[in-house]
Amino acid sequence: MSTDRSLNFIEEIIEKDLQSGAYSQICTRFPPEPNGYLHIGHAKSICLNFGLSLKYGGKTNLRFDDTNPTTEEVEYVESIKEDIGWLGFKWSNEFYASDYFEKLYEFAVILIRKGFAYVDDSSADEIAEQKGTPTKSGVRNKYADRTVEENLKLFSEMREGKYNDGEKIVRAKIDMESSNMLMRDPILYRIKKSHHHRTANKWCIYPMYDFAHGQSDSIENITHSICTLEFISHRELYNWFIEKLEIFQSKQYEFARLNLSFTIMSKRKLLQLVNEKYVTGWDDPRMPTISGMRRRGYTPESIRDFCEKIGIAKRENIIDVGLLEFCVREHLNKIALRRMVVFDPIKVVITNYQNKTLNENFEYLNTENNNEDPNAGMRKITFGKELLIERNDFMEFPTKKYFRLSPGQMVRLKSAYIIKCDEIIKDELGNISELHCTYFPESKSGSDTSGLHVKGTLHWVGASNAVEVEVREYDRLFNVEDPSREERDFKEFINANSLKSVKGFAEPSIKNALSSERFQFLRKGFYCLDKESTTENLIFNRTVTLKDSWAKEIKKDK
RNA sequence: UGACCCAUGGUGUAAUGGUAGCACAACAGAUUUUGAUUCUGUUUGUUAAGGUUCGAAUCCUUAUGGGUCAACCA
Repeated sequence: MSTDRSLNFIEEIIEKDLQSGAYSQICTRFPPEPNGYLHIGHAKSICLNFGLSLKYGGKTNLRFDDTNPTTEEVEYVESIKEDIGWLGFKWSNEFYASDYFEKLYEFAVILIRKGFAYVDDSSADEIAEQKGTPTKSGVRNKYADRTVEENLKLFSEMREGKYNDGEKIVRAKIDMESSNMLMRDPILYRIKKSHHHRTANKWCIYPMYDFAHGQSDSIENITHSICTLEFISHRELYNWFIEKLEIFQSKQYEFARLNLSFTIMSKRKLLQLVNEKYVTGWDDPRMPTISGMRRRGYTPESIRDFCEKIGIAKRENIIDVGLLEFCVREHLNKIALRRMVVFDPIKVVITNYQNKTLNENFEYLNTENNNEDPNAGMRKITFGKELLIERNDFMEFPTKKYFRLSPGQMVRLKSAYIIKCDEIIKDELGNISELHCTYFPESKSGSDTSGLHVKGTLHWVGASNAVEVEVREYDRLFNVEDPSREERDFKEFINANSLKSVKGFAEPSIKNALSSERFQFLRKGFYCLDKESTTENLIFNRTVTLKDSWAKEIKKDK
């Protein structure tokens, strides 16, 4: 039953429940409201809920919490289903809180009959006023004295559409003096004459979250209803409804939601970024949404691994986004196909090169697709007289620890030959325009008999057949670690340089890239094809850079 | 001026009255035809004060700090 990892507090509860025989099988649920796209925080909840039923042999339902028709849309329902599936989970049942509207209506009638609920004509302001504050008791108004018959009649009329939005509500009759504000006669039903994405115009009254969620759990025989910390105070109400209604006793447990450094997790704020065009959409690769991360090149495996690593507890937390990047690098390193792409090129002319056998200025060389995975096979690359290397892989006046190319020095060109820099050619302005080098024919990769040893190995492409591609480099969306914690509006902290589009010169094999493939551009990072890519204009997203200890070294010296 | 939840290295998370461990980060070194990967090692922690106990991160009390609660949102 247990794994190598120690149990989190919810697993402990479940194991106790299973051992005591409280349940023979567990049932969890993932209950998104279809009013936005899923983000990495939801992934934590998804992995938890589905992971639990997988681990202990149970069920997990997908239930859309669609009790507020004004914010919910079918588009969101579809995206949520796609994202959960992509993450690798299968739900036992697809349910909707709106499936239970009739049943929920009956529950309200039962409470009214038992004298536990009443219809209130007060305005929103009046109700807020009467509710008191956390330190001051609330007061009950005269409507609480209505008879059961009157309440039943009014509730029925509410359903029939006799009243307009805000004119009447149904409240539970609990305790206006409770230190828990939610117990001060909470609202059960409100009138909303708006179109619902599933029930259309059938209803004009809709249950509130508290009156829908627990009962929906109960109807589905959910054994462990897992939610985030801010619902702790709702638990008392959750249990009250179940007790008064005498229905299956689901139990609520709360864990701390995920916070990620340099990003925001609020659906409301993410929606704002989309609506106000700070990003191109919910699936913008800079977004912490599942769809954004998918487009960026994250794999389901890496996200699941991340969710496993961060753990489940009740303490407020802010996870270093570096951990997420570690997880995706770890997975991509195993599966990504290696390719060579030069971003800021400088031309290298191999002055002594000529292919003797073919009497040509180029030759084919073999290189591995993935040095971490022999099964990935080999591919051909073209070496020739004119090559392109990265401008910052050359230094006219090298620093001590620099072991790339510099005048008189040698480097290995990956999977090709060792070259030596003989001459720097500059233009009128003094900029380096090309490098004249000689190569050592006997230093060919795989059959090196030169006896030469070099410290540096560079990536390169043939100048004549390099393929120009567009590469989108992403950086964090925010400049501060915790944007939502700041006093000022979160949008003031948006990183203006979160997207940089650059040109790259890729080896010819890049033309065969598939959108399902992941790539490592050697010594650069991990990339994947963007959905906007075409055969004429290849567009790559940078998922994440490679770790770069040289960049760190340079920084240290400054 | 209330109720509730929480407190372990820089960040997360274990240890369930008996050796404070793991991951990321950081640092140092080895290997390397990717300054990547891999490998080895190092640094850093129980919020505080009392109490219970042979023994406390763990139980109790108080304090301190952080979070949540006054939507006809979920």
